Amino acid sequence: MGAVGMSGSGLRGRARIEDVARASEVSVATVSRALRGLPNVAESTRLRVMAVAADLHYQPDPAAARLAAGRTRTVIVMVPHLASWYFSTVIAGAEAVCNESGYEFVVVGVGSSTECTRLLADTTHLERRADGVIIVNIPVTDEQDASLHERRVALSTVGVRAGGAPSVFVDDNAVGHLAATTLAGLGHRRIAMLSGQDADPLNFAVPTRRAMGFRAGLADVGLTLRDDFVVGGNFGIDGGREAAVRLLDLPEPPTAVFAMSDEMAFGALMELEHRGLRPGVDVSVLGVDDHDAARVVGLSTIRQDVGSQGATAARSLVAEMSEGRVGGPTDRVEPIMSPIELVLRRTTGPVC
Amino acid sequence: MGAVGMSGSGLRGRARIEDVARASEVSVATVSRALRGLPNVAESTRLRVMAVAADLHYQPDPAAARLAAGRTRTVIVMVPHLASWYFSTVIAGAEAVCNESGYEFVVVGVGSSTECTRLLADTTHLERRADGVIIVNIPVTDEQDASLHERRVALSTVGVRAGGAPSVFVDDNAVGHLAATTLAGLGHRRIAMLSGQDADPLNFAVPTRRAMGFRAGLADVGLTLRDDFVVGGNFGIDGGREAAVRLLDLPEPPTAVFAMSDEMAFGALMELEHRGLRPGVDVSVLGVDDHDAARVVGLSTIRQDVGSQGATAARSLVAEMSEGRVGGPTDRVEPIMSPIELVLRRTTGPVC
DNA sequence: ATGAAAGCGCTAACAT
DNA sequence: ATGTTAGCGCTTTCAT
Repeated sequence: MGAVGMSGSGLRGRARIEDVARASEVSVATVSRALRGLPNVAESTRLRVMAVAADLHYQPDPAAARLAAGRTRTVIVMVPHLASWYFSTVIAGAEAVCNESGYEFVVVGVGSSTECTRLLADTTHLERRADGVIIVNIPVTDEQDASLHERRVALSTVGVRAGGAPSVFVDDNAVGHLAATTLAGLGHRRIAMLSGQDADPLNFAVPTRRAMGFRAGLADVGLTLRDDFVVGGNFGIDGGREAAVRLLDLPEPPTAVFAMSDEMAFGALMELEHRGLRPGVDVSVLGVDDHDAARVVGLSTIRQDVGSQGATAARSLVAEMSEGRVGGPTDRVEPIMSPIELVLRRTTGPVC
Repeated sequence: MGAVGMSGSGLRGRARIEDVARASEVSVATVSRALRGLPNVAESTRLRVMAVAADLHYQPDPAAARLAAGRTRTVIVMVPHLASWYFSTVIAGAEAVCNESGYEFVVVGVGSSTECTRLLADTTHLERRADGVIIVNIPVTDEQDASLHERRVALSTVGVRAGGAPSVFVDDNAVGHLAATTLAGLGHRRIAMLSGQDADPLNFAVPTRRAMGFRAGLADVGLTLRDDFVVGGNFGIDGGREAAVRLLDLPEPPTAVFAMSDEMAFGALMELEHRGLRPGVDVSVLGVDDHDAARVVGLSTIRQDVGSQGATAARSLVAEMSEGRVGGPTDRVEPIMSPIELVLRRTTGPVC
């Protein structure tokens, strides 16, 4: 293999496409085509080129390829709270698909959904940085969707819908409804809700829909949600615990609590423990997610498959990008509904 | 502001450096210098250029900048199990620092540490892809370190040491020692160890060091670790539970268990619960990490600040990269020891 | 302090 | 099926 002037392993200065071309006695264009699997390359040529490339440890320079092709083969995922179970699980699912499909996977953590909105406001940031963006649980306006579209960067969302972009989410209304009927079915009448509605005004869609479903579910069995049984907080453990404090301090506290996330439910469980109340007997607690730790504490929950939501979103995005129909006509893609499943463990029980 | 031929917001086709140059009546070189804060630019010029750039929504094309400058302003972090608490927390810490320092943060999930080793074996992959790499809890050989160095990509590790590269980790030996003395101090004599030593032959350093410290700690109080009190498994919940099963099936089971991660401890807790055994009274359990959920179940643990380890690793890497001393003389950087702290909650108690 | 011009390494027309 | 060539948009000597 005529590795011209470059000795096997200890080479200083990487091989460029031109080196491969010279060594395989074809033009750089042919090398480029051969290596990328494009048509119009004789199979014998392709084989030879590939062999030489491997021999030379040739790796195309991504920056050069991007500049020339105008595409980055990069997807950006934007999330707040990178360290939380929910987001890291989404990311894990998406990352696997992206890397497998040959896309660089860059994550940018936005401090708040407000910051995210600001980032999305001026899509010039994204224009030449990524071929696609995955937005997790942050509302995207139609203008932002359109702006992204115009700049030819694909969009895929999880947890929320955005314009005509592909999206995957659970039926939050059904989640709330299921929670209500489950708890009521256990005989509970004083049922409260730990809403994930916190100070961040932008993270409102999911809690709102779950609350609607919850109210509707209660109504279906002739119950109404008392105002003092609705307490908000952030989606985390502390938010859940603080909310639980307020609930349990009520003169007539609830006998069952629906927490909008397992982490909030964990917080509630801590407060029960703190007060010597037994989950599932004194107070029932039902969460949402099926967090890794849910089974540890025996938390009853409404499971959603967060990892596969991330994977699905990534797959939609890859499809969008590779079909080259990003700047094209806006054909709305059908949103994908991810299933939910009731998992009863021991934090729920009949009213005593 | 003479925004030549481009109207404020709805512009089709982004502004290039040349547009900025024309509009601010200087050369592209000056624009480049001005925008990057380089010296030898009159302050008045810089201001004018910056104003024009903002007006035009100019964003330099990263691919072009990379190609021209030969640096990517990108760091890659390699981790297995992206979704686990430990890794996602490290990543969160590192991401914040990287983005703040203007580095693209790309994560590649390697299926196993074996796969990671393979990736690191041929560093040509990385050469023009990233200015630096963060490796989390995966051993890096000196050759790999050298090879990276030669290809001018900086390295920073967390959880393990690698050659002369910056690294941050906890004193695993001390962790094991502290676990042993803590449990023994509670009066326990039959103390077992749930090791994170699983099938993956590469993830051996951490468990091994913790085990050494543990043995030493036991020895300090005149105890020895029985062979049947050492059980392995993966670092997760299931690994912990399976290991606990084996332990509790022993004719003379331990009264205290040191789990090498909180997740393993969770698994052990599940098994105790399953058998009607009370943590902290029938069997004491001590973990490592201070996982978010640890306080929920009252798990006693040896806390480490994983998030700041990620941040620290990233900061070291940024320093390494920006001081331009990547391909230079190999001056070994002092490793940074991250502190640990004993957190006693209710899964540990005196022997009964 | 500023400008002119030569690349960086690749892709994509457009030949042939 | 393969080759030629003109960029992609920036950074960076080297002049001035």
